Amino acid sequence: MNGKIFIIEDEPSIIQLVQHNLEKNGFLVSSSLNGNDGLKELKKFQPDLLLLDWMLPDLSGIEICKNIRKDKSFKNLPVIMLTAKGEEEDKIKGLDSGVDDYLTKPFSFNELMARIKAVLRRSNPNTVSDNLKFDDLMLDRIEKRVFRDGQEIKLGPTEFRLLEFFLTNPKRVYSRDQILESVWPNNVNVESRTIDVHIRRLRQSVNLKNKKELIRTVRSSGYSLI
Amino acid sequence: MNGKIFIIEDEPSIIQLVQHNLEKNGFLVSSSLNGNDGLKELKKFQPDLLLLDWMLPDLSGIEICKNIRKDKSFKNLPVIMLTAKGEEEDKIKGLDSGVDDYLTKPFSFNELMARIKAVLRRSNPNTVSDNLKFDDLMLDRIEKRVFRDGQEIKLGPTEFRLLEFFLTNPKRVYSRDQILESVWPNNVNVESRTIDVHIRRLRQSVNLKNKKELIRTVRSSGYSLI
DNA sequence: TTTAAATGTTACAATTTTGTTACAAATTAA
DNA sequence: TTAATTTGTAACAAAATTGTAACATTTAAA
Repeated sequence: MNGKIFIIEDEPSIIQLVQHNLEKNGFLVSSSLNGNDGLKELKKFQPDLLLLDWMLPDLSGIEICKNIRKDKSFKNLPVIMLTAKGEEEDKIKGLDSGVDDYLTKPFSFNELMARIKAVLRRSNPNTVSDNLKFDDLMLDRIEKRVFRDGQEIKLGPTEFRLLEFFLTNPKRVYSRDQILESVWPNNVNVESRTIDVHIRRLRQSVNLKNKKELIRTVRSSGYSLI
Repeated sequence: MNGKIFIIEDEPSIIQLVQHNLEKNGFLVSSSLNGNDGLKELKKFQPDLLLLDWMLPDLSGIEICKNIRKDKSFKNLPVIMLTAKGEEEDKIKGLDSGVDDYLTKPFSFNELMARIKAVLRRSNPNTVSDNLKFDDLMLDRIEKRVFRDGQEIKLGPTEFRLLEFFLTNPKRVYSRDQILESVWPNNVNVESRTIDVHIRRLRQSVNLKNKKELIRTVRSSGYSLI
């Protein structure tokens, strides 16, 4: 994942959180705490995407957005608006002024990440790569393919989701309940032992001959990658 | 509400006030009156959050913060900075050094409480490292792994829970009854002598050759780390 | 020193947990 | 439709963990 993201937001704690997490995901991030500074910095930074707060001490997010759209060099800059307001009419106003997407505070980082990816994919397909990697394993979420050491591995749907889930937090141990909640569709009741069987199937597929075990069993706790 | 909070602040009256109120709210609180002491104490106390004064007699809050971020074990320790200065440029400086949130003196306790909750809520789900440390021992609750002096130690489930329990209050002596209540599932009846056997097993695993004893027997009282 | 209490150590059977396989039902593709 | 794939569960095997008894050793007090 790569790309440059600029944030205009007057709440330091939100900047802190978002910036840190975006950087962890491989983005280059810069920010301003108010609109006027933001507009200036924006030109220097030349981001691929702008996160814009609705309410700012000086200019409103809407005004900034209109300003940006006037500038030819930012004509296609994708903008995601952050707002505490949840009113429908406000949303429409925002969209009219050229906002690409919306996010209502408080939001989870996962939510934000999903929007960012979606918007970037639309505007600049190359900046987003939806690959999860761990050790010599690579999972391509877009093409739904998995490779180990360059060699493709064929997985069934459940095995794929299972591996995808583990890869979002490799090394972390998940209980069978957690796995069930995250990997199986909601309100589906399956025995927790079922997971063991799927783990076994995943292992069989992933542990190509002469490759070391990738899935760790943690007795009385669950499983993790290792 | 629970969690450990450390305060570095040179004004005794503020410590007094904040500490008292935080404890009333169920936090475990410790504090230092200057930066150098604070940095030392911090390692022992292993807090979930740090309240940090901007102006200190020796080090500045910023310097402390930078110091903390260098230390891997504190990489994700949330920091709330207390400051009398309200200038915007100072705030930005603070954010660069990795502060999570700000509070300008004078502040109400409710305000502080709100910020603490917000920061903890944000940091706890993922970012806060759930590692327990004591001496050269490290227990990773997320990955369910234990290391001594960098070398991994394999523990059975009960041994793991036992060590985890001791690590939440190392040095403190626990009676066999207390250990039973906290480490064994509820309504399970086991002989108190059983603990001796598990202690023995834990000792065997933890005391790698040429390493000093970590578990102390306190005759007629119980056990503790040491 | 002797004695009694507390703790350390060991071995082992019972229990719990996980691995593995097979198979029928359900789903999807051809 | 048929054929192929995928899925959940039961049944059994294998492995790890657990609690306790029995005996050894240490400690503290008399």
